Amino acid sequence: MLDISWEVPAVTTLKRADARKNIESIMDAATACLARDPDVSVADIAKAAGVGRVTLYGHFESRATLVTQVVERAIRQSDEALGAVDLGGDPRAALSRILEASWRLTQQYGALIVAAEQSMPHEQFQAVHLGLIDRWKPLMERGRRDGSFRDDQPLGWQLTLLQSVLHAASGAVYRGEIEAADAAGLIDGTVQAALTPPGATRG
Amino acid sequence: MLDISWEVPAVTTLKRADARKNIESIMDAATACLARDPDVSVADIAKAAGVGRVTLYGHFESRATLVTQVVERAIRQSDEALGAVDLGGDPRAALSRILEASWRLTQQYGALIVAAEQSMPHEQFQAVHLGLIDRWKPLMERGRRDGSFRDDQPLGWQLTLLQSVLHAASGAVYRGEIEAADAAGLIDGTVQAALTPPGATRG
DNA sequence: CGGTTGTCGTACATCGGTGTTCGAATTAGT
DNA sequence: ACTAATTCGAACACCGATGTACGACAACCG
Repeated sequence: MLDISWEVPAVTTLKRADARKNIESIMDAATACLARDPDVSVADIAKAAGVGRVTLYGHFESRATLVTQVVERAIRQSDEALGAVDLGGDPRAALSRILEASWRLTQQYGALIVAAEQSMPHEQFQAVHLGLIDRWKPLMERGRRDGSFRDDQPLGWQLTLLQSVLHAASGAVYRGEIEAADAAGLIDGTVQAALTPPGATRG
Repeated sequence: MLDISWEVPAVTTLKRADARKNIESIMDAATACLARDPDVSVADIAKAAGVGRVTLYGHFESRATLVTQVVERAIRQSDEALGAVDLGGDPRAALSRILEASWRLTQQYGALIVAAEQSMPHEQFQAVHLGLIDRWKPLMERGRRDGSFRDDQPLGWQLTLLQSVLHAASGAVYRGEIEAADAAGLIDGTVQAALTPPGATRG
């Protein structure tokens, strides 16, 4: 009979309180830093978290795993936020609602998606990215069917365009070209116009 | 009386034939490489040009100067191409024309602008960039005045949006989401819609 | 044909970023 | 108050990219 002589390492990954607090700080700082510059160094992230670089490596195996975990948390929260949006009723009104929610997420996470693209395995990134886009699809398809949105362009192009407008607004705010308070209105006005079917009149 | 004993170095920077050819190759290769990946290494550029890395450094002081020269040439050619576009007549038709010219440039130069942003002094980049944008301004202002384009959004936002749509199309083609042949039509259809004044009907 | 001009490969110094090791000091938890 | 966990800085090895130095070789041009 085999004698299992080693202790099964406690399944509960309960670290000490300060360790957990530091992990939290690191994740938050990494999110903020990567949202601004997807190539930010580990040293800068550690500094922003108010923690030593070595401590950071004590909690995260490598830069890649840190980025991956940060991205996964952001994706989770984004998916949750988008899932909470009411997509029923008038498609144009629903579009406004999901645009506003997406704008908040874009402001929060900014260039994080670029970091994700570079640090995560291509497949995995594609998967989570497509998962987020799927939050838009039902609304877009319904609006195209009932004539609220134009359907003379590929759906994929329209989805790409949506992201592009959000990203453009983020950059414009960052560069000070527009006020953050005005951004939501500009985004909505622009996207609604771009999706209006040819021949229709837009209020 | 001073005796100028040294030869005035020939003002004509006439290098040898093969040297000039190599410089050309390097500039072309650098343009193509940087258009795809703004962070491409000097070694890769040299390889793409069919030339040794050392040879490259013989002609360009540093990576930065190479990028700067490539960017300056691209800017010159872009400015020329945009300047040749007829901006008269119906603003919407003129918009279609300048959009098509800009799309060709975007395809050609792609991410070169990102490399420029990283490698050039901020002021200089801003200057050339604004110079290019100014090619659009007169048309946009005229169209806003005569009611062809909506003027309920800041002009700066609309210009940002234009670039954003071009960039999005470039990415979509690169990722295979849309056919290059269809891109021009999608861009025009999208931008025209986005610029249509509220309450107006678009053909 | 011969000297000048370029080219090329290799090797080297340097720089910045990543990831590791160590030991000393500190702090949480009991 | 005692132990174990955690932090921290400094130092190190490593990697990839930039930029330089040298010397052999090839090609242009007169």
